[in-house]
Amino acid sequence: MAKTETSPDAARPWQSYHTVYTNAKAGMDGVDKEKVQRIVYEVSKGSKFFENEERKEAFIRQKIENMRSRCAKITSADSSHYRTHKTVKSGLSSSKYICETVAEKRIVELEATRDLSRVWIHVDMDAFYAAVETLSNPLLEGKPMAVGSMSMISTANYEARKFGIRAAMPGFIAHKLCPELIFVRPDFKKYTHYSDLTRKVFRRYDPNFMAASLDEAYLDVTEVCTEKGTSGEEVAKEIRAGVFEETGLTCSAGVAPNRLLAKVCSDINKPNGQFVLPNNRMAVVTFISSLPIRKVNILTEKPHGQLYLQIGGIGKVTEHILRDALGISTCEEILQKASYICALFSHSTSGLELSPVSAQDMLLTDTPEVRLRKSISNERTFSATGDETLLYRKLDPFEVLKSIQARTLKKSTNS
Amino acid sequence: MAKTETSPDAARPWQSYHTVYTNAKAGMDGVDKEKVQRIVYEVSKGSKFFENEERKEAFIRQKIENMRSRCAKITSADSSHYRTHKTVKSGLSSSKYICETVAEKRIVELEATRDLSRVWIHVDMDAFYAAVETLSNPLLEGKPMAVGSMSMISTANYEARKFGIRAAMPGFIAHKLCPELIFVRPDFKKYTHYSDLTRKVFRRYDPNFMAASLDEAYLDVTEVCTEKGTSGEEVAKEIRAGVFEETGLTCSAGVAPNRLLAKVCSDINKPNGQFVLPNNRMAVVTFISSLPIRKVNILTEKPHGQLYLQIGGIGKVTEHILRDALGISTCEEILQKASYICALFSHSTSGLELSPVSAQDMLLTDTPEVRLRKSISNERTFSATGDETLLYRKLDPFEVLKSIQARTLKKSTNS
DNA sequence: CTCCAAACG
DNA sequence: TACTCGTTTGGAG
DNA sequence: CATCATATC
DNA sequence: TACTGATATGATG
Ligand SMILES: Nc1ncnc2c1ncn2[C@H]1C[C@H](O)[C@@H](COP(=O)(O)OP(=O)(O)OP(=O)(O)O)O1
Ligand SMILES: Nc1ncnc2c1ncn2[C@H]1C[C@H](O)[C@@H](COP(=O)(O)OP(=O)(O)OP(=O)(O)O)O1
Ligand SMILES: [Mg+2]
Ligand SMILES: [Mg+2]
Ligand SMILES: [Mg+2]
Ligand SMILES: [Mg+2]
Repeated sequence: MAKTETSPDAARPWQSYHTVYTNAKAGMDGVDKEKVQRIVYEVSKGSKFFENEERKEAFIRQKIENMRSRCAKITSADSSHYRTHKTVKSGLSSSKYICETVAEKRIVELEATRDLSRVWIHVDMDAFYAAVETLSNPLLEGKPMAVGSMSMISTANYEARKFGIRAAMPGFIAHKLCPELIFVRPDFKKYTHYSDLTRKVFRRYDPNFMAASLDEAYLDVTEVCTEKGTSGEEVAKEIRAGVFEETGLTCSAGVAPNRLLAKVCSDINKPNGQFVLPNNRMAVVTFISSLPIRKVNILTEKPHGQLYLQIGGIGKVTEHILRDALGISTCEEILQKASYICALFSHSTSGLELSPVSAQDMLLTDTPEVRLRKSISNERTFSATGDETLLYRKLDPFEVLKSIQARTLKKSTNS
Repeated sequence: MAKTETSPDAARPWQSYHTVYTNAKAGMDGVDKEKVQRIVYEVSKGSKFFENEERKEAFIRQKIENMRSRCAKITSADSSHYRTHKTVKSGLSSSKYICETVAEKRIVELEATRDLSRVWIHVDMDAFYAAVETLSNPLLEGKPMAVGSMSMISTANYEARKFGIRAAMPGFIAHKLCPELIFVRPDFKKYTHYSDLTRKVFRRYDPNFMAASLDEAYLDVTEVCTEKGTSGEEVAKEIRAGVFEETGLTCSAGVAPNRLLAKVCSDINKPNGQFVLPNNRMAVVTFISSLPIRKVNILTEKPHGQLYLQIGGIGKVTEHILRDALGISTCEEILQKASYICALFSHSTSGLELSPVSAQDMLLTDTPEVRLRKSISNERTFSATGDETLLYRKLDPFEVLKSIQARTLKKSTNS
């Protein structure tokens, strides 16, 4: 008892065990996070998975430490520059000074060229797989339910989310959090069917809409607004009504002057809601300032595929690093400390895809240029094995080909 | 089969599993290191200990990566300085430039003040515990033998070392390496007894000799040499003969102008040998140049204890870091790249105890100032437990006191 | 080129 | 008892 | 101040 | 089946 007072960290070890699925999603605001984390920790502790997470975590902490020290060096070097940089002619500026000017200049430039003239809508279905399953089995309505198995769940309905249950959480942990939780096996045929129905609606408003997954799409409704003389808000309402009429499913929408912001907005009033970010500079800048960096993710274009790829966001690891190494949590801070980010993260000069640096650009411009994919792949997972001969058999090119063909075949017969 | 050609690293995983006890000691030159490492790996793989070692190793690799990148930065910043530093007045020099001048200056200064006038001898018993045990049981002679248990061995005789067996190696692994290996339980009473006998000999040559452990001591025989008109080499021979006469045990000796070098030298012709490093600058500088950094370790003085403490060396981890981050393996390189070391390792400015920076100083001067201990402690280990109440009972101050008293009592009754 | 980590839904 | 799968990008060796 | 990593024998 | 124990210092939070 006395011990718990003197060492609270050691007494509550679950506070430092973070996973993708302990992070809050829409519909998880009222959740007792501490309790969820404790149960997740207790169920996970000691497992292979857990050990591996700890190993990775240790690695990241080391990375953060080094960043902090490099950062401190930059800061201390800084003061001398303030005193002397007026007399500097060339070659003597440190990386920090160079980055500061470059970063400031780019921010000013980008903010100047920000395009506020377009109206983008991002539509995202609510608890998609779960909602579809509820349609086909109305008995599930109102009860906490997850799509997946005891090993892994793909999504959970909003009743389940009240317990802290969400996509990417192992089913047996979800079961611990809510013993009444109902499990439904996934059925992709249904999901593609309903996805197709939603897209029919989207096509009415933007024939060139960009589908980013089965359950979400980006629509440029600028022309629709001007032609019909309506607002983005009205169009969003229409679309959502149309989707509901076609499918019986609810969705949420975000309206904003670019895709990145529209995506963020669609999450704000989930489920069955929408949020409009006015297209004036003041509103946009204010909105971005308080935006948690974790919300940011980028749509990269992929003109020859059916789907557009959503990556380039700031996930669990990068959020952790930015927070603990630079004290950055919001997008305002990411812009303020632009010089540090520029100094510490490799901009790569060429490909600014998956880095906080690119996030800066995107926040400001949501660059509309078409970004062609740089690689293409097709892979299959097989269950883990220590049996070497079995392994080589699995890796045999012919076997690989067969399993890929098997999938293609399955898809074509399913649809 | 085809796989092993394309990925040799994955096929020989034992090559990357390093421990203190896979490192060579005296008497392990002809050992098939690859084979030993393979067996150690195979026996260890999958154990808790092994997993933990891998976790630590990952951490260190991250540290090295960051060092390399910081190092690269320093190097690139460097070129501009070469071009401009002539015109620099103040405040603009980067850390690398400052370190370079400081480091160079210090090396020159220290090398100038190097004291070559003294004659130090370091004496270290051969396979000490094992040799004592062989004295009391001559049947052991000539057979591979280790002092310790199936869990851990404290030392092994030179017959056993041919199999790769050494101190700090778990007994069950040693058994795998050499099934005929004989195990003898340690008996400290015997070791302190024989240690006392050796010290009686040491005292004849230097009444102020410094004992660094039961089996080794540093002697300043400068006066003895001048008074008797003999060389350090002769005195070392006398001492070794005296020790053998008193105890029946062999020892090895190193003769050099300072303690650090004498300690290195005593290891060179083990067992039952000695090595003399002449006290002229040329010989010393040449010797240091090719000296592997791992051999370096420092004697810190502790005037109020019975024993002097030997720490401050470059061990497994620091060796790894210096090698992989800076390409440093020998003491020559450590002096050449002094500026990098100065830039990357915290000199701490005040306490230059356990760092490569201090190693530099020591290589040059073996600073003779008395370094007072900064702390004192007395600890007891108890067996691991998950039982919390038992844990608190063990940690109870009164229990701790009792167990410490128990040890003191045991010591006094033993001697 | 290979292997691995990060990110997305 | 159980901790996904497929796709893409970039970094390190 | 507490914990951990490093090093020595 | 088994991977030490006593000591000191420095880094980190
Ligand atoms: N980590 C995941 N692994 C596998 N499938 C996933 C994962 N995350 C989401 N999915 C699937 C199931 C989801 O119903 C569908 C759409 O994802 P997403 O829009 O993020 O959540 P959702 O539609 O279930 O809930 P909501 O959008 O209301 O938060 O994609
Ligand atoms: N890692 C260890 N753990 C416990 N005791 C040790 C360890 N290393 C050494 N000892 C004990 C046993 C040794 O006989 C004694 C002296 O150590 P040391 O001089 O390094 O080796 P040694 O005397 O056995 O062989 P050498 O001939 O190499 O000197 O200290
Ligand atoms: Mg959704
Ligand atoms: Mg979605
Ligand atoms: Mg010895
Ligand atoms: Mg010794």
